[in-house]
Amino acid sequence: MATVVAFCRVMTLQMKSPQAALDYARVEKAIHYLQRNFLEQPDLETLARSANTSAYHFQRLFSRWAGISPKKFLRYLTCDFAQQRLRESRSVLDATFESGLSSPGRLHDLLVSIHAVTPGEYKSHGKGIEISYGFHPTRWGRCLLAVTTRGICGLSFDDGTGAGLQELRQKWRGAKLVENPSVTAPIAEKIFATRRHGKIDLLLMGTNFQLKVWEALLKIPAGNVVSYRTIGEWIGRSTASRAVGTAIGSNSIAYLIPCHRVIRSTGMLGGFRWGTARKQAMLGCELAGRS
DNA sequence: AATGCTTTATACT
DNA sequence: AGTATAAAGCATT
Repeated sequence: MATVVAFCRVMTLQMKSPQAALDYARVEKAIHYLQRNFLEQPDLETLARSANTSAYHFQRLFSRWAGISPKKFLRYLTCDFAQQRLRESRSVLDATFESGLSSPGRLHDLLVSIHAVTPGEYKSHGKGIEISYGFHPTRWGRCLLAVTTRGICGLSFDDGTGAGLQELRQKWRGAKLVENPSVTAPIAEKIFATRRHGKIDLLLMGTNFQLKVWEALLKIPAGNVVSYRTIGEWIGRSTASRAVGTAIGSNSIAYLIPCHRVIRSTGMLGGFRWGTARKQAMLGCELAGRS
């Protein structure tokens, strides 16, 4: 019991710590290297070199960031393991949510509730809406957070390239955007720094189909994965898996709308708007968290 | 008409 | 059996 408490405290500190954010860039490097060379099953030494550190330091760095060793972490990302988890998740989630998804009462249980822009706002790309945005460090790298009085309307990771802001401007080209980190900082803190973040509102702009898909994503608890096809089944479009893929790809609220929990039915992880390495990183951590 | 964070079906090692 | 290639399928731009 005491160890559990201690562990939770460590986790909280770890997520809050700016160190985790700094660590990510190097962890990502190693993951990239792994994607290119997984055939050779690189050992710790090789992996460490790819992140420009010694084996000893890399082990420490990685464990500090992920909470488990690199070796263990990688086990969660194999095809076999992912396929197995895919099956497990489906058997649990189908039973729990399949009927609930069509019932309107279902949303109340969620921490995250979604609101859609009005048809007029959709047409005008957000005319009359004021958006505050800011950049903040997280354990997945720097994020761009965009909020309105009606909820969060954007959350992305752009590794400092500026692509995120460009996309935000494009998507909400009718809205008024103001950089205001003092508004977004406490919200970013709330999202990433604590385990349970209470109620969070999202303001979404998308087609009916996209809205349905994004809503379905909210039903996947952390530590679970489902296939693109399964999402299609949930929204009554079992054969539209590819369209589901593109819809998920246009989700502009990373992490909170957990599009990283959708993978290919083969157990391959599939694509990710913010980089496949980041998808692996998020999944690895979540899958490690409950098993 | 082309394009994608897919999935199956089929044809080959 | 496992892997490469084709074809099917579907919302969006």
